[in-house]
Amino acid sequence: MNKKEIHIEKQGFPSEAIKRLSLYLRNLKKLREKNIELISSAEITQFLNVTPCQFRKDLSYFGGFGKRGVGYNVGKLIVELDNILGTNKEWKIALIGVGRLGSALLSFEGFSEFNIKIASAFDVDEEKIGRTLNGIEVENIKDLERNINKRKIKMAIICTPPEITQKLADRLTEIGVRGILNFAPIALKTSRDTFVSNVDMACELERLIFFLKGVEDGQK
Amino acid sequence: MNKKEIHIEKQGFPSEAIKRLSLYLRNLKKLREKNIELISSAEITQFLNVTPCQFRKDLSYFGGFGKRGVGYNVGKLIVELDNILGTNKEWKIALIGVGRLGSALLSFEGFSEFNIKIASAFDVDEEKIGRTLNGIEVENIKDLERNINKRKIKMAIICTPPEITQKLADRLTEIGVRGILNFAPIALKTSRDTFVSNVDMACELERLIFFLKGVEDGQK
DNA sequence: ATTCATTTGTTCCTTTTTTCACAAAGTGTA
DNA sequence: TACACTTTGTGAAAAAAGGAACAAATGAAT
Repeated sequence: MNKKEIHIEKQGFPSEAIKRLSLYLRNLKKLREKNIELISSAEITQFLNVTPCQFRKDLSYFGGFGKRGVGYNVGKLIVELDNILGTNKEWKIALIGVGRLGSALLSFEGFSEFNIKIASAFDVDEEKIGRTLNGIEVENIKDLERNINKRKIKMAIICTPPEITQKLADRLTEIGVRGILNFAPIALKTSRDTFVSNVDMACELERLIFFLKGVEDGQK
Repeated sequence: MNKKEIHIEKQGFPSEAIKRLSLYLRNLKKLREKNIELISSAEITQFLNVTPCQFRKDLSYFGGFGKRGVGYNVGKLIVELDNILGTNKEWKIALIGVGRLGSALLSFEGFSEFNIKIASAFDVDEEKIGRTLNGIEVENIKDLERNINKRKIKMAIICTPPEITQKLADRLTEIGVRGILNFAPIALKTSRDTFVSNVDMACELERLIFFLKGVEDGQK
């Protein structure tokens, strides 16, 4: 999940800042549930591994949403961040590959929280095609183009075996899908205006091992 | 999955470099399967969204493994990277939370490829405790400390609801777990010598939406 | 043996990201 | 109104990461 996989001309702000905005938004919504109306940068970052300074700076890339000497109005900031991130309207997404991970994602209730709706699911496996999971019918991957076009879907989650992932990404971009969340352990090549975000558990685990190893070596 | 979540004094190399090494290693192993013995930085990076230069630089942080005018010996480089990353020996890992995602991970065959073995699985749910998934018996989370200590496990994957994640992380670090892969959408606080890697699908998806939104706004 | 073509490893430079520090702006009190 | 106290927003400095360019090393060809 990385910087360079996202092809963008010029941003004017760190690519990581967007992830942090997402983090802030989630925490602000928790605060709202607790009926907290006002929060300072120091308070909200207390539990977020982010400095108050970075919080303010991240926001400042998009505008000044706080009040000096006072802090931030929770409800107002949520509206602003929803606007910035685009999570104020529903996004339809297609899921490609209904294997173990794919099924888990299909059954995942949490997407609705941030306004994402899995609108289609596809697989090659005859066994799976036609079955309904969490209200979504698994469709034949042959119908990928037709159904995604029909439903005007612009985002996809790919969790297929790595061998077929690139081909699928090509098919998806061909028909106008512009955002792909890729779980396959492969570096996708896409056109410049398509955004790929890789969730690569293997890399994460190996990084963890690397640091663990460092600790153990240090102890020896 | 991020820089600041990993607390390290001074590294001398970009934190992202480790993830890339992991990527290189995976691709080198594919090349070895195809009986390719020699590869240049230009060739290997061709399909990786990495410049040849960055490849060489990433390696150079740890040593000079190539031969000028020639390239890199695939087999030899695999050994070196396995050594650097620590994937040359088996790592036992505990899985906490056998919900949808947890089950998917338990059934995931791919861990063995990079020498990770899920050695324990825990849950609170009486229904799940005692059941065996992919050869692993789900244990009562009350026995977390005892069993992890007994098996000398140093790494854990947490995929529980966010509310209980911090408490679990505290318990884990308390008994010497030093690496945590966290799937819960929460920013974990841990002591300085524990490495946390967050896989946060929500953040990734929201970032995707943000960029998609940018494209659509541009089209209007 | 010499020349030419390759490809690495590394220094130096550029860009990006983070951190610092403080002026500006707001609140409350007397 | 004046003053003390907060907290934001931001320009400037520092740090980190990335990229370019090239010398050094290697192999092949003549």
